[in-house]
Amino acid sequence: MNVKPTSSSRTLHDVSRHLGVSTATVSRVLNGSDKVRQDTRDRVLRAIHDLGYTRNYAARALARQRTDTLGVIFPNIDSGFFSEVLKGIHEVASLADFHLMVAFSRSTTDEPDLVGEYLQGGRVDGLILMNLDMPEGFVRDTTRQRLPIVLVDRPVSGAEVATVSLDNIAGACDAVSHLLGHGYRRIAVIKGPDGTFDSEQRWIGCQRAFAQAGMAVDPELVWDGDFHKRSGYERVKMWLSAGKALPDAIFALNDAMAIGAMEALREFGLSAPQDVAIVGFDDIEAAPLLGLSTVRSPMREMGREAARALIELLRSGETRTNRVLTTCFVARGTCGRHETADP
Amino acid sequence: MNVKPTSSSRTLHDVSRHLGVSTATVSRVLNGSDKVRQDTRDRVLRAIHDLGYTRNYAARALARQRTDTLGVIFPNIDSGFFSEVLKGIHEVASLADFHLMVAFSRSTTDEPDLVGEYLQGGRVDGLILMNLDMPEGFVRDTTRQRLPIVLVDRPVSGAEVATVSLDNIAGACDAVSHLLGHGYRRIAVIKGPDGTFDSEQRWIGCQRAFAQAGMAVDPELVWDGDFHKRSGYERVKMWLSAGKALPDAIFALNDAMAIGAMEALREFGLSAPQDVAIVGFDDIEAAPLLGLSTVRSPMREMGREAARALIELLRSGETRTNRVLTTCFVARGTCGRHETADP
DNA sequence: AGGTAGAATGTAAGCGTTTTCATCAATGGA
DNA sequence: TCCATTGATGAAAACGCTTACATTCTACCT
Repeated sequence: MNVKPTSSSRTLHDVSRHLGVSTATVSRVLNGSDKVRQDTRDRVLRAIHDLGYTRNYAARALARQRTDTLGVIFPNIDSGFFSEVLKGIHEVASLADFHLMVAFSRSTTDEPDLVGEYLQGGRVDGLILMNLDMPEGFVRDTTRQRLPIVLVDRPVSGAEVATVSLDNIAGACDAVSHLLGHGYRRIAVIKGPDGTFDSEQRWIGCQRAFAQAGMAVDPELVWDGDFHKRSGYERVKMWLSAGKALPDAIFALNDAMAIGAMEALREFGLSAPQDVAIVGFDDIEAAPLLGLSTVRSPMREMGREAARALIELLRSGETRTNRVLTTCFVARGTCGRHETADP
Repeated sequence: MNVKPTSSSRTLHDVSRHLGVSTATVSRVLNGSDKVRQDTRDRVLRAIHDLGYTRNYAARALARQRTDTLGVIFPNIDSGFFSEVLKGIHEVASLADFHLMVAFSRSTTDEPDLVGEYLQGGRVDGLILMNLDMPEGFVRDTTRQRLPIVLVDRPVSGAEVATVSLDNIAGACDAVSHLLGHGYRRIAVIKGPDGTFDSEQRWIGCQRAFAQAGMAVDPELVWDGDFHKRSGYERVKMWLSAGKALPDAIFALNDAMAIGAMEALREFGLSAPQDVAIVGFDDIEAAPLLGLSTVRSPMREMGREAARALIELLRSGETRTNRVLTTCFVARGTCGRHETADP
C-alpha cells in the first residue's frame, strides 16, 4: 500500500501555463471577487476542473497570513459536556467557512504553551478555550496582547476578553429552590474541585437559595467532590457505609457526580426519588436516559455563541461579547415529582 | 478590543540577523537533528527565547510539504460514540506530535468533497473517516489513489484501505447466545435503520445465533428502530398498548434503544429482567448506570488503533492494518443473571 | 608547515499562493 | 485622429520556512 505523494497535485502554475494566462488571473478567479472577463473566467474554471486542481492551503495561509481555522482547546475532563459544545462551534464555523483544529490540554500549565503554539504559530486565526483553569497572569497577558481568544464557561471580571458563560449561580439557586419547594429540608450538596470556577459559582447559588429560604447550611451535608462520577459514588457510599441517615435530597454540582451517587444508592438497594431525591447539573446525554432531574446547560448554544464571537472578533477586530447564557431546570424523575411531606 | 495582527511575530530571519548567523543554522537548531556546534546552538536557543520567536506552521508546511496534522471526519449522528473515539485518536496522535483537525460530514454526499478539500488541499497529511456511509465508487477511488486514509467502523471487503472496525457480528451473536443460554426463547430484536452497516452486521449476528440454536426467527419479533432512544421506547410501548404478551427478552441493537425500551417498560409498571430481559449494544456511558447488560465496543481503543494505523501509513508509506476489534459481553442486571425456566 | 578530512555554517533556490503595481487593450469623447 | 479613462491581465515580489549544495573552519596527520 503506497501513498501517493501530495506533491503530485496540480498547482496554480500548472493551470495558468495550461491556459497561457498568468497565475494572478487564475488566483483571481479562484477568489471570486476581482474583475475577470466572463469568458476567461469560464476557461479558467474549465481548466481547473479538467486538471483536477485543488488549492494548497499551506501556501494560501502563508500568503494571506491567515488560515480560516479556529482552534478549540478542550479541558482534560471528559464530561461529555464539551463535545456537545464542539458541535455548536462547528455548526457556526462551517457556515462561515472556517475549519476547526482541536486539542486537549493535558495539564493546567499546558495552556499558555498551547495558545502560543496555535496562535502565534499561525496554525489558527483564533482560539476558543474551554473552561480552562488558567492562571491569573495568563488571562492578563492574553488581554494585554489582545489575542483573538474567546473563553467559554469562564468569565473573567474586569478583563477585556470575549467570554461566553453560564449563569451557574442562578442555575444552582433554581435547583435548590426547587428541592426546597418539594419540601425537602436536609439537602446535601456534592461540590466540585476547590478553586474551580463552575463549582464555586454553583456553590454560591446554593447558598443563596438556602439564605432566601432562611435556612442555615449544614456543614455536615456539604460534601467534596471533583466533578468525576467516582467522587459522587464514593461520597454516598461512605455515608451509607457509616450507617448515617440519608438526607432528603442530594444536589450534585454536575451530572457525572449525580450519576455516581445514584449508582451508590443502587448498590445499597435504594433509589431516587423514593429514598432520596437527586438533582444534577448540566443535562449531559445520559441524564434523560436515567431520568435524572438536572439543570440544563445550553451547551450547543454556548458553542454557537463562542464561534460567533470569535468570528466577529476576527472580522471586525473587536467584539463586545460577554454573554451569560441562562440555564433551565429540567424536572425528570429523580427529584420527586410531587410534594413530599417532611419525614 | 483590537486584535494584534499575527504578522507582528518574529521570523526565523529576525533571529538569524540578531545573531549574525544564517537562517539555515537557526532552522537546524529548531529541527534538532543536524549538526550544530554546541555553543552556537545555545546562542540560538537563547535568542529564540529572548525574541519570543515561534515557528510559523504555514511556512513550514509549505516547505516540507506536510502538516503533521491528521484529519478526523465525523458522521453527523451524535451517539457520543465518536467523541470517545476522538479521545483515543488524540491520545496517540499527540504522543507522535500530530495535530488534529475535525470536521463533521453533513450529508452522505459530502465525503468525497471533504476528502479532497482536506487531503489534496494540504490541510492534513491523512484522514480518519468515521463510519461514513460512503458510496462504493468513492471507496474504489480512494483505494486506487492510495490516499492515506483509515476507515473506522466500516470495513470494506476487497478494498486495499486501512480499516479499524468492530466485530459486530460476533458481538450480536454472543448477546443472543447469552440470552438463549439463559433459557429465553422468544427473543425480540430492535434493529437500527435499514442500510446502516452496523445494524445490518448486528442483525446477521442475531440470525447466526438463532441458526446455531436451530431456531427460526419469528418475524413478528423483529422490530424496526433507528438507533435513537425514542424508537426503542415506541416499539415496546406500541407492543404493550396492543395488549400483546411480552417476549422473554429484547435485544436492542444499540444501547439508546435498549434504554428507551426500559423506559417504556417502567411506564407500564414493568421492569427488566423481572418481566423481560433486555440487552443493548455499545456500552455507552449510561449503560453501567442503568445496570444495562450490553455488548461493549472498545471505542477508545478503536481511536487509538486508527491513529496508529494512519501514522504508520504516513511514516512507512504502507500498513497492513485491517483490525477488527472484538467486543465483550457485559452482563449487568437486565439480562437476568440466572437460568430462567421457560414460562 | 602544509595538506586534508570532516564538521560547521552559509547561500540561495524552492514550496504555491496572494497581491501590488505596471502594462495593455478597448472604449468613448473632443 | 488622438488622448484620457476604464477594465482586464501580467510580472514579480512577498509570505517564512527547509534543504541541497557550496563554502569555510578546525583539527589532526605527516
